Amino acid sequence: VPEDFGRRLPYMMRMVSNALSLQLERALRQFSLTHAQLAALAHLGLESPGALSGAELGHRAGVTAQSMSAAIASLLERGLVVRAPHPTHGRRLDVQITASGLELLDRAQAATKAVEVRALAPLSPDQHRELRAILRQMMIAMDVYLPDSADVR
Amino acid sequence: VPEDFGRRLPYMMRMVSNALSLQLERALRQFSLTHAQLAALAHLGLESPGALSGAELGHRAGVTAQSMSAAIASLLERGLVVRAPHPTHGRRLDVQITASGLELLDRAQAATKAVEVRALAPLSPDQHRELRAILRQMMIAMDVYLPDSADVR
DNA sequence: TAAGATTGAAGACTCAATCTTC
DNA sequence: GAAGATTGAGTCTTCAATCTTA
Repeated sequence: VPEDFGRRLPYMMRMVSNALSLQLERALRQFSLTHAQLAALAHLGLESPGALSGAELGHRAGVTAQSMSAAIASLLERGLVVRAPHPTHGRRLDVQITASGLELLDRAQAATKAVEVRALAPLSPDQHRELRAILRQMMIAMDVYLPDSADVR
Repeated sequence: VPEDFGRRLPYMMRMVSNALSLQLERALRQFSLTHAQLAALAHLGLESPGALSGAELGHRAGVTAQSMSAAIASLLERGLVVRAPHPTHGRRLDVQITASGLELLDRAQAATKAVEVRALAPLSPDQHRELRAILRQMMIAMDVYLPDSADVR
């Protein structure tokens, strides 16, 4: 008899994350934003008026540089970000969020916040904290981007 | 200043789940299995020698019935499952795992188990339990399939 | 009417490969 | 050689719509 699949953590994590992602995606649809695009805008918003490279944005959004390249192309077309050659590095392109990008980011964050609040409602404040701590540990172990984790990039 | 995106739970959950899914996907590639296909085999394995409908398999795998329909077609071609009309319902098709399906399932589970163990290594036994309890609560709240949750289907 | 299975269209993602710059 | 940006191919997925059966 095979092991009980439905109780394994990767399966449970996937089911929850998928369901949540789907809800967020539907909320984001009114703004024509994908997850990767929202993540890019959000990280650029925190950096504003600074800039980030496409590779770094991909890393922070958890997608490949190729995916992020396509995402940025769409943001550029809509004037939500602008791009300029890096002052010293030749091939590198600095991406920066615009005023209208910041404005859209604000509205999109509000829409996703509503989904988040609803999804986390069944958890106690202690569970919130515990879940955050666990995910944080896993992010570090998996070498995934984490804000202020002594990021020296 | 926009809220800190990188510390919001949906983002953290997505980053971890994505990274984990990608690792699992790579481990599954040697068996030519997708997540949905493995989930289908696993749930059918637990039900064996019983059968499940495509719709039910989709629900349990967390994908749409359309996605599961394509996944099943591939499993059928490879002889990992068989299908027969439901005894009483006319349109319904019962899917059942074969001996070679069970054999492949066993090997695939072993491969994914290694990934799982590595990913969860940084967590303490208490954290394992806590994470499982939290995900379980969220699955119930999000109306996602959960084994032995008084499932009357 | 409702539920299950399926087909077609569109989108986002990874992988592989290429080009450019240091 | 290494890093960043990009293009092309292939795959999995959702959404929308259709067909069938109770």
